[in-house]
Amino acid sequence: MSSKFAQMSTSFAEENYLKIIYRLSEGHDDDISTNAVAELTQTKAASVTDMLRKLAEKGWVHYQKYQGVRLSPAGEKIALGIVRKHRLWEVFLVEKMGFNWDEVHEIAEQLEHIESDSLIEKLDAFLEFPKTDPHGDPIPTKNGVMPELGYLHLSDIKANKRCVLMGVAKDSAVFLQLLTKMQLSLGAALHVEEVNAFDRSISVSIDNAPAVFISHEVAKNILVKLT
Amino acid sequence: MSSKFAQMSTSFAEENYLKIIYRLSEGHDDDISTNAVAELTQTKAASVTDMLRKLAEKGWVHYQKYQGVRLSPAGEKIALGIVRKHRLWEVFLVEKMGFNWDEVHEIAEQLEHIESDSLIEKLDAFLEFPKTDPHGDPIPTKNGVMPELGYLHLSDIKANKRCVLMGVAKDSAVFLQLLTKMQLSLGAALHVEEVNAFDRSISVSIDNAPAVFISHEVAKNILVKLT
DNA sequence: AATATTTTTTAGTTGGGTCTAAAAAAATAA
DNA sequence: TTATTTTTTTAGACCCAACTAAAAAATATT
Repeated sequence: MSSKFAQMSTSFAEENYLKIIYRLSEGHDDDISTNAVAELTQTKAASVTDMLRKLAEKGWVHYQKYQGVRLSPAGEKIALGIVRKHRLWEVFLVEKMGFNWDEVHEIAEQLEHIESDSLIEKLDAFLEFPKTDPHGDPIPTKNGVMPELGYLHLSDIKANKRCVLMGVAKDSAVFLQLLTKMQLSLGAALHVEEVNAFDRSISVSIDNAPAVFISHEVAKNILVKLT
Repeated sequence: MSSKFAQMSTSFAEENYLKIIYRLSEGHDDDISTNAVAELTQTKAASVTDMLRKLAEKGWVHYQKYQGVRLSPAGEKIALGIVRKHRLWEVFLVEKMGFNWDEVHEIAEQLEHIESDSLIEKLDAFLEFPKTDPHGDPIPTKNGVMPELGYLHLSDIKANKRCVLMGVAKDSAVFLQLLTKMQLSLGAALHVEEVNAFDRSISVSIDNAPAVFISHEVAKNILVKLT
């Protein structure tokens, strides 16, 4: 019954797990714990164990019990496809529909599961092949390659350096709304005037305005490029 | 636990049933049979019985066993919301993404379940408040009113009358592709030159070209307005 | 090294939405 | 009006994806 060319299809739930395992794997190559996955999927660890076994059977993850999980090449390809769709839809929502950057995540979580290759390629063209989403995150190519942008965390910038805000490392609505309130948006020119040893907060001038304080917690989640 | 203001949410499957019951109810007020629903939902009659009981419990349909089903006002409101989303997304797919009218149905079947009121209102504005979808079907208003367009079936037009093609009563891809092949698209000027008694086919001149034959089966599914 | 704690897995349920097979009701034909 | 056929419903089962409670493994502590 099963053919070499069988086109295995992915359920909504499976796609979510693969996407979350991908997110948790970015930037290192340790295996991911069951609990970590449970937290992001908003499910219980027991449910995760079940699903990991199923994903492993389908060849999308490597999973040994008690040892954690990581994506197989096939699983990573699926995950990158979901992330590509998610980010392209976010661009659409902001650029064409007029949403703010803090409003698009939930809607894109739904749109990322729409299944149509031709739609996503046409959408890409319609948006003029954006390289990044509204939060500065790179959009994987249709061949499943995630561009590496190599940005730095604002929290790692030394005093007296200048940089440009290129992205955020977190897209919760409250965080983004705070940035907006502080005049921190993509492309903003930042000048780190001082790093305060006491609480690791920094004094930053935004677009040449008088410097304001930015907490370490916020700075950690802001991505910049030195200028 | 349950509040007067509880916002009951609809599953994918429930939305499909409500939409299909709506489709089957258009134009008359007889109750719909279990089998009719089963055919369109691509499920078995037994599954339909189950679901109708559930929909009735939630107050979205009136259902007495063995007596058929019809939408309640609440159910009709939900159904019209789905149809509205389906048709707006179809306009988007054709007008903005460059799909042909025979390619959009399946994708819109997925997009119609995306849940975001603000998205659909923004989409409506982005598309400049279209009145009809790419097949000429009216788009329900956001208040849940289905505009009545009052078109005639081409099969009912008398010889020697002129009319304009305003819509189609069927959106299967093969049917739409045939129309395209015959140069029959929305807005085409039609002149019914003859009605052939033998097979009820008609001879029609399209945009002043020499007349061609159109079968009764095709003519039945073409909607026109006399000029 | 032995014990306590945390993490993960197993076992057994549940709910949603489907199915098949068989029974019951309604519609049709004799 | 009775018998036959068709339609619909019931009963019992399955799969998916979640859950809780309890057991087992891994990790941390004394």
